Amino acid sequence: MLKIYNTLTKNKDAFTSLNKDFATMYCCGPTVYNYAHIGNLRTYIFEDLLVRTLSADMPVKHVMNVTDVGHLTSDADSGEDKMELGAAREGKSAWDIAKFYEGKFFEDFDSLNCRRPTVTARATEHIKEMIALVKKLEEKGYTYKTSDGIYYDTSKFPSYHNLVGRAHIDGLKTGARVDFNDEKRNASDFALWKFSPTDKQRQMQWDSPWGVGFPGWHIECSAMAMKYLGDTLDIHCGGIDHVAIHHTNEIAQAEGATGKKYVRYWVHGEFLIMTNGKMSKSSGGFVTVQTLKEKGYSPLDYRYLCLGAHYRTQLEFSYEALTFARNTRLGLMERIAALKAETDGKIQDEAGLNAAKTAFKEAMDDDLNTSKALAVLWEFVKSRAAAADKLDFLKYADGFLGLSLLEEEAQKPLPKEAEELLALRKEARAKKDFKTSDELRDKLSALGIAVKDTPKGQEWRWK
RNA sequence: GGCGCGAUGGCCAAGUGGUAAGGCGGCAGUCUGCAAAACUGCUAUUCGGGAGUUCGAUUCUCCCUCGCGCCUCCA
Repeated sequence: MLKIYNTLTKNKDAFTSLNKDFATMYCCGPTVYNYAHIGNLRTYIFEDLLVRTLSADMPVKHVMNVTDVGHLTSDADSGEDKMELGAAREGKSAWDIAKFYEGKFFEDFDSLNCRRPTVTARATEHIKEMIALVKKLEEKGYTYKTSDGIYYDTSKFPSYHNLVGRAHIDGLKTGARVDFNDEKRNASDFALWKFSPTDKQRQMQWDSPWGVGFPGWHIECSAMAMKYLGDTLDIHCGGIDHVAIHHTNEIAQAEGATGKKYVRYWVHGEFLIMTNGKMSKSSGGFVTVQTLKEKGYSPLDYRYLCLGAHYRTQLEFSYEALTFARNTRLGLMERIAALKAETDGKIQDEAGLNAAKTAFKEAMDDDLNTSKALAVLWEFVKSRAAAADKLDFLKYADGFLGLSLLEEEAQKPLPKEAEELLALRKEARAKKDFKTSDELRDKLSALGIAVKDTPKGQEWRWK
């Protein structure tokens, strides 16, 4: 059974589900106003690992949101909205922007072998639920109105500091880097509903009991998570940056409204960092899956790279490290091809095989220790176990890792030129004309084709 | 200014109160006409620096240095 680090208890907790026969999990999804960068994607990879590991024990109802409502670039100003900004930038409507980047996001998501959530929930399709939740909070006296919106009074929610710590919340008052909206009663108060500016027409806005406007960012997750998963969820995931603000506010909203515990296990993934700091949309210079592909890497090379590190430690990205990941993954694929060629399909040592599977699962169950799991994998792959046993093990392991190890990679077709060179080389070797043979090998190498000679004859592959 | 996280070999990276998994890379050997692949062996007496606790610390405590994150949308 899974043990998972819970930000709420600051402990690796044994996982149990609230419902008898399935687990519930909500993951904060993308804001679709631009391409996702590989740092964003690291979080989805870690969440996918969690889904896969949990799924080995029980079905998982997995919900992810898509934030397609634009939110303000800052709490402090009444200003611009990222979605509308993106629209202006590209000369499209905010709705088109959201649709376009949502499609792009899922392309990346799929290419990294992340399993699609059971439910994908768009914020714009759940405005009604959000309004209902704000209304409930209003009835219970958690809200107040300012000139620009309806706010949550965090002083009315005594356990507001639970997730992040009281010292942090208290610290908000003393050392802020931004000016606070002086209509706010507490530094930590946040908007539940924002009024549309009077001087400007927004593309995305809705009617509400408080006037035309749009929902606050935090309300969408609480509303949608509870709609699909009930008042209390087992797991809620997200990036580490969400702990202090977004998730803290989600708890205040949900628990304020229902009076019940909102989330039993809070699970957060650490950042991918560049040598000069985190990768982020706003600070520019971000790397996308497309960038990786253009440089000749497979998205799965990146997935392997992420697997090498624990999800709760920062991972420093470099192309050097990505190249190592690629070499390792390709090396593993090559071994698998060789195993497939020699297997007779019969399992030789059931006990040994099961022991390896158990060791692998134990590593995954230990707070998703992928690095350790990979060590178990390599140990078994390099052991003297039979080919059929190894393949069976790899199939099992790949169910967790999601590297498509057992699938054949689509080979680029061999150009005619190379085909001819290979035929010539075969001829030369038959005549033991090694000088010509070696020259042809060099020529093929220049075309990106590696040739090796085996007892069965020459074999080639793309380098 | 407040809060928090981290520092392990050339690189990536696990881990534990009793003396360091795994991968990549490198070196040597076997194999090969030569290579490649595979296989075998080697590759951190040491875990940022200093002090303390302990029979014993890389693992616990304290201080320092450096890196990173959050406090503003952000994975």
